[in-house]
Amino acid sequence: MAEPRWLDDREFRAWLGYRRMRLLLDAQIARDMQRDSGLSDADYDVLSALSSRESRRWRLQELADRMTWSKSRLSRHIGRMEERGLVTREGCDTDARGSVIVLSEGGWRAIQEAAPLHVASVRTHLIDLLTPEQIESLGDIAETVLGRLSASRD
Amino acid sequence: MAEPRWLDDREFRAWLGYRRMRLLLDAQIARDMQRDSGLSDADYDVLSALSSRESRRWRLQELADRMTWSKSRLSRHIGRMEERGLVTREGCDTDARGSVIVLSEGGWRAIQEAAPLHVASVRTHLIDLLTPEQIESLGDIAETVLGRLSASRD
DNA sequence: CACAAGTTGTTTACGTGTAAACCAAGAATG
DNA sequence: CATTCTTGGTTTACACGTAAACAACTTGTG
Repeated sequence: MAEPRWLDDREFRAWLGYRRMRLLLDAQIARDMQRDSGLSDADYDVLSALSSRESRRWRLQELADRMTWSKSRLSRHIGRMEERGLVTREGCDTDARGSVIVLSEGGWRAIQEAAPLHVASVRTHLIDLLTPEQIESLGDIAETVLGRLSASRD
Repeated sequence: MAEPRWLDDREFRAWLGYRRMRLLLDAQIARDMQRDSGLSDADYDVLSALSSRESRRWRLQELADRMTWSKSRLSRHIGRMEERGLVTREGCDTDARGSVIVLSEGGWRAIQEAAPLHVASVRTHLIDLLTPEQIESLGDIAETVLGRLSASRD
């Protein structure tokens, strides 16, 4: 096996920093949201996806695709959210197999209340710590990396 | 509840990009490592922590602290790695309660073989896509965020 | 129309993370 | 040195993600 190009100091610092940031930052923001609003990260993602559409309803598969979740994951998660009164399931008119996930009144209230607290948390732990240049740069980095990832689906 | 400062377009792009990058990039790199070396992300982290010390041995608690893992998580993970011959457990001389995790010969070989492939994967999906300025910037961002996180342990 | 093939959503089996209970052994205190 | 407190590690109960199997339904084809 040929000797690879190892990471130099700066590269290593960036990689390790990214890894550690991902570990701790996400945990902190999730903890904040659990404490402030009683929602998990996943709950929030589902609620905000649902509320992004005027009708507040999505076919399960569509929603799963949009979120890059497996159908099975979403199905089970919806089940749990249903028990907590955040969403409801309805049958689909045009396809008897289908099920439609609907944001309930309680779910709507939950995300309305959670959103400002969540934004505050994201600001506190990330956005407000960075310069405008760094924010721009982070956006660029993500765009580049994601562009390549979706291009080379091997 | 007062209206919060919502994220503007650039801030939102950075936050969303970060979230999505974390979701997809990490999954891709983990997939590569599983395929190339049969190791999970967690396996790799344990192996590289163990091999970072000349003696290739750590007390469980120390190792858990260093990795920011819970004792229970590490204990169970070590159990699985032990079955696969990557590490062994030994009693501790100075404290009869203690257990010492030792990198086995097989574990040493595994990480030796995995490391260059892992670096290549990190380069392909992240480092080699970025300019030197972006690499520097990513390191800075992580340092800032992590600094604040560990400062304000509330 | 009948039947094969594909799609939709749920369920099952399994791996693994967390929190809390637990046990054993060291440390501290009277 | 006996009793209590603390610490190191494991185990248990539970939550949740994934892949694969499954059942119900739709679609495409002769």
